[in-house]
Amino acid sequence: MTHSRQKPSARVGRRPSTSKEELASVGIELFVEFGFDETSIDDIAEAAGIARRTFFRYFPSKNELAWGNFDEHLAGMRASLEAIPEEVSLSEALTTALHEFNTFPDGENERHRARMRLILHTPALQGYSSLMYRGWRRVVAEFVARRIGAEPDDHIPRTCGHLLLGVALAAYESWLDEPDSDLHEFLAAGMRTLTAGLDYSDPKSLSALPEKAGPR
Amino acid sequence: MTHSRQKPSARVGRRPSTSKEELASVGIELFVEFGFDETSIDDIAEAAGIARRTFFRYFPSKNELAWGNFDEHLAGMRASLEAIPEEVSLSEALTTALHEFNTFPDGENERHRARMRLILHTPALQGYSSLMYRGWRRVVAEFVARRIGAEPDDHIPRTCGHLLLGVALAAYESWLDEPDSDLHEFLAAGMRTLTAGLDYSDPKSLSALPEKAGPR
DNA sequence: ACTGTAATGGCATCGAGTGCACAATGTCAT
DNA sequence: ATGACATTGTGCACTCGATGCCATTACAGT
Repeated sequence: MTHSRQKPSARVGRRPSTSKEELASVGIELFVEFGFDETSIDDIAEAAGIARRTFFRYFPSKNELAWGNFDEHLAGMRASLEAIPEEVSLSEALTTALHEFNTFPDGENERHRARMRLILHTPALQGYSSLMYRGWRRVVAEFVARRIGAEPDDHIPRTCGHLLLGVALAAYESWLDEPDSDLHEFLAAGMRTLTAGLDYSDPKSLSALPEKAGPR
Repeated sequence: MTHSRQKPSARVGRRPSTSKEELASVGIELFVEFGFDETSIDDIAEAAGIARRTFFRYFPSKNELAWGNFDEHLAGMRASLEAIPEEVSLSEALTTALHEFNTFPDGENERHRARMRLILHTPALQGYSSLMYRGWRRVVAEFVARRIGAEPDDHIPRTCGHLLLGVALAAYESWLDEPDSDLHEFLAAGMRTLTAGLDYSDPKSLSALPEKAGPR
């Protein structure tokens, strides 16, 4: 009894009949094909071969399906920000993190697009998304707070979180609007508009700048 | 038949037993006292003296109660923006409109605060709010588009909409956090952060400016 | 009183979500 | 293998938001 438990044997008890990833994959496929509202949880459960009740053991709500492992991805951005050296200016650091956060493996590009289109074009999901955005802004605010010696709840860090989120969301909207566009170009353009301080003499100079023409 | 109908007599048929405003007032009171989730539609209907089914003839959803006549208010901002002369710079114009939009009669201050606290602190309402924000951003984007000779769906106007919304939301959050604070000071501070382009050598210079130190 | 109209209100139904009890499936020690 | 224990799946009943359908009520003008 008091002996050392060498092997807690990570596998004890009945095995899960599916996984979050698998279930999310099935669900999103249905959403994309038939629409979010038109797809009931019964439909998803049936397609995944589980019972309706079991669905809720994997996801607390139908909404959460679309966001997948956002939390892990967000942790990645936190780490990414922490790794940026002090010498890099605030806006450069945020720009870099923004690009990194929105970089995905090549193969997932179309998949990512479909999921974002779903999220940003479905009212019910738009709503739910604001909860995700909150966490995202918090990460930005914490970084800015460390940089300028303030608290994450202070007004300037909080504002920076909102501003950066604004750049990201605007970029995603434009990206989804134009079929063959590049998300990162819109992100870069948005950051230029932001760092230019909203006011500029010749607006065209902003959008027509060659890539990576940000402040230096 | 073909005679002129001098008096279509605006009052034909049964009279409404209440009004949207009255119903919203009753509902918000309950939300504030007991919480949004804890207040069922039956509760609201009973308190307002109408049937559950009738509630949905006034508001399409429980969420919509909290936002009241946002659409009318938004129309006010559109008009406000259109009235700004061409000479005023873009950032000044937006700053002015932002302040005007968030100015309410003195008596309604506490009421406004309670409603915004409800909206911004209730997950279900946060979600629903994103639909309102969308319309708000659109108004900003349309104005910016006219100013710089672009379409409202173009990336720069769209980004400006998101950025200005970011300033507004951050200000509201800070305002609700600090009991005796002034919303307009946070709005002004946010606009300074935005027009400063996120990057500044001495961050304190931004938050420590005397009140109403915005561009004039 | 009669008629048309606009609003209320009851009823059935759907779908999301939750709490609870219990069954099914796995590991481990004996 | 057998029983103890852990973990996951599943059925059932229930709440609540929302919707469609239809009857009922209240009011104005003839």
